[in-house]
Amino acid sequence: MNLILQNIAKHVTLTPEEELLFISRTETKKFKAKTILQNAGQVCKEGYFVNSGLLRSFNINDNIVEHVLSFACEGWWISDMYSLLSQKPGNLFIEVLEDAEVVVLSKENQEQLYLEIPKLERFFRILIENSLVANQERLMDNLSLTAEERFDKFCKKYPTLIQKVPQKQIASFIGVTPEFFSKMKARMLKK
Amino acid sequence: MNLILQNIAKHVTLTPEEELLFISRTETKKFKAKTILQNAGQVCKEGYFVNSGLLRSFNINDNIVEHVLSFACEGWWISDMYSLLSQKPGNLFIEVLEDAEVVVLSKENQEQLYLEIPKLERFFRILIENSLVANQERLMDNLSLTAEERFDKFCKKYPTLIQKVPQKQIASFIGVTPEFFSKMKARMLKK
DNA sequence: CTTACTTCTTAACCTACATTAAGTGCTCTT
DNA sequence: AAGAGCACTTAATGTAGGTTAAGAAGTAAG
Repeated sequence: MNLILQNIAKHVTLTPEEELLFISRTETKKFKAKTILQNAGQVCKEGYFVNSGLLRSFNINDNIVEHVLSFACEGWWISDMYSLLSQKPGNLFIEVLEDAEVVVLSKENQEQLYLEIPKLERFFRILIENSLVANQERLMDNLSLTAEERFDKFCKKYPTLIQKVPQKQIASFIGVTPEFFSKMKARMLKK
Repeated sequence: MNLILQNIAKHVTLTPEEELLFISRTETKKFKAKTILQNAGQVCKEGYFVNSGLLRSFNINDNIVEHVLSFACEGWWISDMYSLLSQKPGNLFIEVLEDAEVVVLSKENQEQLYLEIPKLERFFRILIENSLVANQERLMDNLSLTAEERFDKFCKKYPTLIQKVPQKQIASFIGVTPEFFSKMKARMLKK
């Protein structure tokens, strides 16, 4: 029923009281598609856990080109980690792509929870470890694979996203222009 | 005196007994340049904290092209995170570039220490958070900056490494061939 | 001193991908 | 139903960076 508690339970065991405390320190909100939850240039005050819908984080280069850092659908966390941790202005946007319900965890409440439920240190450590590993792999893939190979990997890794995400944003995620992506896709279909 | 304890003290406060316990669960070793501490295809059993010297992690693509994932000099940690966490065979090599003294922390001892000194969960969480943020930035840089811009950033970020690391490995780190790097450097000098 | 190995350079040529631009077909508004 | 966006396509042309190959210069070992 409660996705975020299930999520936590995969890595640490909370007592019912701790679960209640955790929930009490979060806030569940609904957002319409196209809502911007975080703007570049602002200090990020909260992280989001996605109950349903779809979000993405991206930056904008030279006020022109968007680059998608991550997507987040059901069961994923998303935030501007740099800004959230440093409390300096970030350069990421976080946008709702599909009407979403998200659990909002403020920086303050997160710090508070670390003190109240030290086990959560472990939970978030593991979460971030996995995130780091995925990031490192993506980095190496960008250095060593062709666009086509990266797209193949993307399809295998996030099969559900392919239906949902506009193609130009998949292009941006794997690091090519929408025009080249379109051409590449056509080429791949011929095989 | 003890670099690794100083390092920990930046983020969490250990009692003298805890410090001793921590040290007792690590092992300090010296390695000659060119030593391989971790081989691709093997399960990674330990992480390394560098007291002195220089290491790098890299993978090899199609048995030909090396790609440097990270360098580690004094005060840095290095390991094959994917393999260390999953205990599956990794695809990274870890190599000593300059004679080094490193603190070895085995996976087992690390898990043990999490139980004995829960504060270390926090320490490693923060460590990995910072690592993730740096990785995300590098990923976005690879998507949006030119090789020249990436090299500029590298110089600013790791000024000490430029003296120490063979140029072909800087090239690999920023994601270009040594030949192109050489050409680019010559071009940059003319300006 | 010589051989062998490695790093770095230079230069000609090649290609994956970017840029620009035009056109098609949606869907949403009004 | 008309127009305005927006996502996607196609195609011509441009370029950052790769590949291949050869040589120079440094270094390590015998």
